[in-house]
Amino acid sequence: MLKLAKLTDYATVVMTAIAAEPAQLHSAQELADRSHLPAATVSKLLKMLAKARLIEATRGAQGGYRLMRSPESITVADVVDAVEGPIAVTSCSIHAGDCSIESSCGTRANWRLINEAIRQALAAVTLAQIAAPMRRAGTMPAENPITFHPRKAKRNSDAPIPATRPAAD
Amino acid sequence: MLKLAKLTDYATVVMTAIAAEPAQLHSAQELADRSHLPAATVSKLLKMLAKARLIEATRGAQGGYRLMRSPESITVADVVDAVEGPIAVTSCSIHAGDCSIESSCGTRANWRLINEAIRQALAAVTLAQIAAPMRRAGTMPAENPITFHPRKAKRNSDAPIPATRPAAD
DNA sequence: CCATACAGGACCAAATTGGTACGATTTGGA
DNA sequence: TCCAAATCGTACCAATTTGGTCCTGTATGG
Repeated sequence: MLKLAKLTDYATVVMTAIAAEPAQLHSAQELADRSHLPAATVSKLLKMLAKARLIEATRGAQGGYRLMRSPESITVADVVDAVEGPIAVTSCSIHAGDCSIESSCGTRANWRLINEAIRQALAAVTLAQIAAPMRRAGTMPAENPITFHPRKAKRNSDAPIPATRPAAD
Repeated sequence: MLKLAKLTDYATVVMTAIAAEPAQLHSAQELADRSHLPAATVSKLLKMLAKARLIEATRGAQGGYRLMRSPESITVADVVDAVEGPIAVTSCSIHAGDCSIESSCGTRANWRLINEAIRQALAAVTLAQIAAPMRRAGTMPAENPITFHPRKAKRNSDAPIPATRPAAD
């Protein structure tokens, strides 16, 4: 558990496929073929990703999708946000007022911290790293830990991490 | 999204209630009252927590539950594991063979890393910290970041973080 | 021996999620 | 000009998951 939605996993796969050739347009059909996922589902994902402005769509014949930012600047956290909405491990970790005993509960701030730490782990991985041909855990620098400072979170994007592929076809 | 189950949130609340007085026994009914949650649900949770050996049960009249380890040594990650099972952001991040294109997919190892980072964030928070009366983010040392080393993960338990309370009653 | 309390399932209802379908709109090219 | 290729948006259905309840059994203290 504490799993992310299957669609999110799919989304990273699709995004990676686009990132492989950032310059050119990719139709939903093409991406579905390449990632071995149902076309309808891929199409739905692309719409979500476009709405989040991670990719941009060109309509009409010969149209398709293209990244709006460089693969280096798009992270897994971006994809998760686009598909699942803002990360929130607990209902109160973002929205206030969802909890009846809020006033007597000092825990809100701390869930927020856990939330931040998780977000950072996801934000430390870029599409470029995912797309890089089979970089492995052991291959990485291993010298840039994801550091989590309770007060002011410090971001450090240097962990090499890719996405899963769903059981497809 | 990327949310954990409501039951997990409940579980942390219940565990905190027990941790407040680790020495004595707490019946399911008492804990339900204290946490403002339905007794049946609390009972179910306690069974799960007991099966995971985070708490131990004493049967019969005057029976109840008690922590099996100190509040300092029980973390949020333990609770999550007990209620939701092992943390796995993607299906392939733990079990191999769930994915058809596994052999051609170099991303598995990297999801594992994200998974580890998240686990560490959860493991950095103990029941004792949650139970501590309203410790706030600003109050903490702020000098012991949760550090994530790709190769060999280094644990650092010094982040102060509590749990939410569900909208109950 | 009975009231209290946990053990362990079976079970159901509701919410969420994955996935599909369809009509509308835009665009390039024959 | 008209058609085909694409996306847009939304509504919808089916399946899984989740939250929650209940019931029967077992242990224990008074």
